[in-house]
Amino acid sequence: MATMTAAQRREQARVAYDAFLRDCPTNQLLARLSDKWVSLVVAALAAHDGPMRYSDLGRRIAGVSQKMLTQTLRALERDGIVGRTVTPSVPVRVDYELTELGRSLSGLLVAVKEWAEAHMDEVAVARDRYDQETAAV
Amino acid sequence: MATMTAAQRREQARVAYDAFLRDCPTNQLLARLSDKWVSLVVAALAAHDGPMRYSDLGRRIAGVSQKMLTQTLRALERDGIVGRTVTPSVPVRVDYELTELGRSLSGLLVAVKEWAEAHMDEVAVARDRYDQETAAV
DNA sequence: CAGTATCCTTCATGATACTG
DNA sequence: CAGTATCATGAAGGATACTG
Repeated sequence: MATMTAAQRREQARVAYDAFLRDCPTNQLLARLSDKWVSLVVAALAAHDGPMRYSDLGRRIAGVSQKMLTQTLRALERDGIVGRTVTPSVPVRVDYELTELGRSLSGLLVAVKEWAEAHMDEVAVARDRYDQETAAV
Repeated sequence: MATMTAAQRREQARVAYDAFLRDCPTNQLLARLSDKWVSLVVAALAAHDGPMRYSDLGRRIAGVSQKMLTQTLRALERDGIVGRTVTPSVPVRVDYELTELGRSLSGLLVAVKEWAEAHMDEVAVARDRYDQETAAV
């Protein structure tokens, strides 16, 4: 190893990183779940009894763009977490709802969201103290 | 305000801290928590009894760069979720551990991480089916 | 209504090098 | 050991316009 060139070390690092990704699909899944829009979409669907329409979700989740909403819903549909039902009326009607798999997840994500809501004050206090101490130095 | 009932005050607090609302501080906090590195750092600290050193964390979390590890730890320290202890020896020793607040959160994030580990197979199957159906069209 | 397509900007991340 | 500093780049995300 001591005779490795920098290029060889870089190559080995790259391969090791790729291997890590390949052998650990769980990390990719965790990265998907660790997404603000995913949390909000799943929480919105969990909070609402029955299916929600595309525009309902857009209205409920203030600040989400059409692009991100569609993108997030597609990813969640692909992962089997939400179901999508198209009613070919005029105009078209599309409903989204959590699947069985999605419901097994939603409680966990909702808990994180509610933790954020419940502990916002404590975090704000901690930030103020940190900023004070940091500025003092 | 003096005529507000406790229920009304709670309701107002709930609305004010609704994570679904844009520009709500809770929304920003949720975005912070919805971070792959945050999940992994908190999970690593939660899994390990007692404090962990910077290099321990770097080794445990494969694929994290120094920059992201430091950045994540600083943010978590600022938010009062992890504590940082410097021992001015030579060489310097720095230990990180979850605070009380951090422990109240860690269980939730660990649950999400374990959900990802437990349901990876189902998600993989769902993806295959989705890709099949999509390609068929 | 429920998207798609495109452009464009900023921001997050990684690689690299340096330090008390 | 535990960082900090700097740079480069790709990708995330928003704005806008269009469509079946």
